Amino acid sequence: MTRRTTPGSRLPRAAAPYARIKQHLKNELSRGRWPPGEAMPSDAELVAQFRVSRMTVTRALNELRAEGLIERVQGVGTFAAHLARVASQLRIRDLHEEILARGHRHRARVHLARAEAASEGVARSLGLTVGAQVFHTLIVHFEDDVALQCEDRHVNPASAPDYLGCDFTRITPTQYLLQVAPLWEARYSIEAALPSAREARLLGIGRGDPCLVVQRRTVGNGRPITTARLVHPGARYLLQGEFKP
Amino acid sequence: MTRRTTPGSRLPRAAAPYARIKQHLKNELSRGRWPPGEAMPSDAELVAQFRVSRMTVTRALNELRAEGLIERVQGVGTFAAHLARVASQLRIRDLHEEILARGHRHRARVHLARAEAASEGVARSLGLTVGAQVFHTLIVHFEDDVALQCEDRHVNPASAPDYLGCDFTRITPTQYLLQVAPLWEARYSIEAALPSAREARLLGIGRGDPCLVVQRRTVGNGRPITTARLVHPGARYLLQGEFKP
DNA sequence: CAGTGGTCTAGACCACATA
DNA sequence: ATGTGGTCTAGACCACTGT
Repeated sequence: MTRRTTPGSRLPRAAAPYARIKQHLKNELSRGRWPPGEAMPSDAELVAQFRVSRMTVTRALNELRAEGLIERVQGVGTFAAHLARVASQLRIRDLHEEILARGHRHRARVHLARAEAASEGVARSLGLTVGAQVFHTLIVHFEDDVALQCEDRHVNPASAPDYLGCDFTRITPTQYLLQVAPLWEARYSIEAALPSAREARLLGIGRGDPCLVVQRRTVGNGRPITTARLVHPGARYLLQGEFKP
Repeated sequence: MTRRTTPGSRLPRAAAPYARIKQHLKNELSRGRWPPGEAMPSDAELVAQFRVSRMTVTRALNELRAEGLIERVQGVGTFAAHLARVASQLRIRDLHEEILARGHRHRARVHLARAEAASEGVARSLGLTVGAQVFHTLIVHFEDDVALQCEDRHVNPASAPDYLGCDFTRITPTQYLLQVAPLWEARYSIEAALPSAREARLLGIGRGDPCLVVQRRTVGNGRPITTARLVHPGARYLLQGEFKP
């Protein structure tokens, strides 16, 4: 019931109790107290230590867990996470957004946009039968007239029946598909490879120039939506990201 | 006060109310109700609709926000997120863990481990003065005798004074540094490039073979810890990850 | 001002693990 | 039986935004 906030004073507002608990545990963890896997204070102990209700402790601990710093097991306790096993998170920005963020102009050139019969590989990754209809686009994306990405994409017609009706010089396939199917899961793989002859030609690079190749498969509501092969000239494109525990 | 859980029966336990609210909103979002930026139901409306207390609604909404699906603004309301602007999250696993997970053996060959005077570039990224002492290791990592990564690393002595005392055939630099400084932030960049002559030799590949090059800079407690250049043969290495909203 | 989200409390019942 | 975390309630006060 007690309220600890400063009264009429103009002091900087005190940090929220849940945030203080969280920061305290973060500090102790960063100092190496509680090696990975070791038991940390229980909810009850933190309630007593910080003179706070249990919901407040729970919130701090749940957020730490969401950040991967601790593990909680019902009936057992709270433990420091095995950080080496914590995967880093790399943030990948949409190419269109990235170009705009740099204050440049994004242009797209559509080299192909048609319905085709699904090959075996495409059918498998989109959950279709071989020979079924599939939409296929091949688009090169430019940043101020510099080719940055060659996007070879196949789309499941069941997920986006009007896909081919879009003007892809005005809206990117990614943007359109996000409208049609707002939520999805994606699986990525990223590798370095040499471009195919056609990709080299479309990107205006040599066949020996290394490229960053991103393969992405997207599933929404349990239904495969699209697969894409995104080829970027290595000398022009950089994936960037950060990891914050 | 009312408890809705099934009594003595052995029915599958009902989903937690906060989880039901969360799932309901997720479903509606995925169906395209509330286009990006549009106002969603307020806390009070959800309280009335689901007959739960406000804490329960708050939890569901806070988790959706943490997942990047909604935005909440104090004094204004709750809104559907602009998904196109939501960056994808790519999970990067530690190489050592990845090799073990595949059931293979990890071997490391140390080609260099010594203290050096910091060059200008190294000094800048580690926050040192040019010519100051810096630790430098060059290690090649193998998965069952196949070279997978060439790790060229510089370490700030202030963050890990005993770094050079490690046996890097038994513990990876990453593992050791995680022990010494358990929490950190990292900035990545990933690009495709050709290996240097030395890297090609150490990895046993040709100079024309494209490589995935990861640059990583790590900072802990506000102090730079280490920078690393990780070179992977493109034909042997694949970064994989997934994104789940 | 009314309406919104941000946070907290002092309980409570539950499922689960261990002994 | 005890102790752990998981979840929920019915309030409450606060800060902020817009009218």
